[in-house]
Amino acid sequence: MPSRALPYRPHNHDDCVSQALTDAREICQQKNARLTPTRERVLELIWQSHKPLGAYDVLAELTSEGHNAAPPTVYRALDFLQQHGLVHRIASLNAFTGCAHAGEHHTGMFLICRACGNVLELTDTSVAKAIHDATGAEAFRTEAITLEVAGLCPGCHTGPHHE
Amino acid sequence: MPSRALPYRPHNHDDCVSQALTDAREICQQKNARLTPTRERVLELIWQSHKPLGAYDVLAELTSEGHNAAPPTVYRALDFLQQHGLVHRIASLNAFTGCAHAGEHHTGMFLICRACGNVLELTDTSVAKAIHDATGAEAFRTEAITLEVAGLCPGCHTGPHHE
DNA sequence: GCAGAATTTGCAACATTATAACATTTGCAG
DNA sequence: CTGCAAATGTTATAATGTTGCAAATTCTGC
Repeated sequence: MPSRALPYRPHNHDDCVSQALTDAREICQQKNARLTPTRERVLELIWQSHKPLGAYDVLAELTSEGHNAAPPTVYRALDFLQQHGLVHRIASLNAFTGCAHAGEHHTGMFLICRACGNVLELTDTSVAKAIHDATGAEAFRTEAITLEVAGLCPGCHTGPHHE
Repeated sequence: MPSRALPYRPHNHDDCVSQALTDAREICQQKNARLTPTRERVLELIWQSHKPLGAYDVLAELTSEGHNAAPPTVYRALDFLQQHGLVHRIASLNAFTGCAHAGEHHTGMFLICRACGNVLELTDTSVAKAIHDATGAEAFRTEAITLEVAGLCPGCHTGPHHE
């Protein structure tokens, strides 16, 4: 498993970001999608933080870099990145996070630490199966699943809180 | 199962609303919580719609009834109702819906139809177990679960619009 | 290469959702 | 009745997200 899927553990984050960008370029090329400079920069900014970034956080960063950006700039880039499975929106936070399993078909499950703000994306087939069984029993046709768990990550409920 | 948990099936909605209000009064009395007129009216408005209502939808209704209401009026009532398990917030819709299992300890799972807008709240122990197993395996201490499934309800994927 | 089509971006205005801060009123215990 | 805590009223503002249109860029067929 790539180290970038494990924010609770130490890792070289620069490598993890550049790997995510490399993957994204490849995915977009395969799909004939245009990963333009703005889109790529937004993806990079989101990856540089393990904590989900709000659209206006991204906007502020772009602006401070001299990019002539307005809200639609950011929301359009985020829409593109979401459509291509490169970022996820965390509904309970109104924020965005890099997809740890870009290119794979998966149901993301997000563990959100209320103390440190870090988010871990998991894929769990038995959770996915249980959900599909439950929705299927209601004859509901599932299209998208939002599954976000708030709580305390291992680093924050043992010992002193970090960051 | 009480009929008010089954919006897809026909039922007497007035009865279902008044039952919800009766339950709410009892729950609040037991907890020594004050279900004031405004709070009760907000709860009733939310129950009268099977589709989740936005805070400003509630506000508009209160205003049209001559209630001198502002956004905090509604948000405070909604906070109270949420804290006492009488309504749920649907994060993916920024809207609120009556809790179909008020008073019971449960993990709500919401099936949201993108065609008709109705929402069905389910409780499924195997889903809950799978989620707790998955978070436990990461040593994550779960406090709250947001589980919202978007798709098509039985009434909307059979009949007229076949795909 | 080039013209036209399609996509992407810039930009201004606006819409929606939610909160802050502080004054006032109400309910209730002593 | 009095004083405190809870609830509400009121104004303003913050945070998040969208619409619409024009300009620029990129792609495509020729």
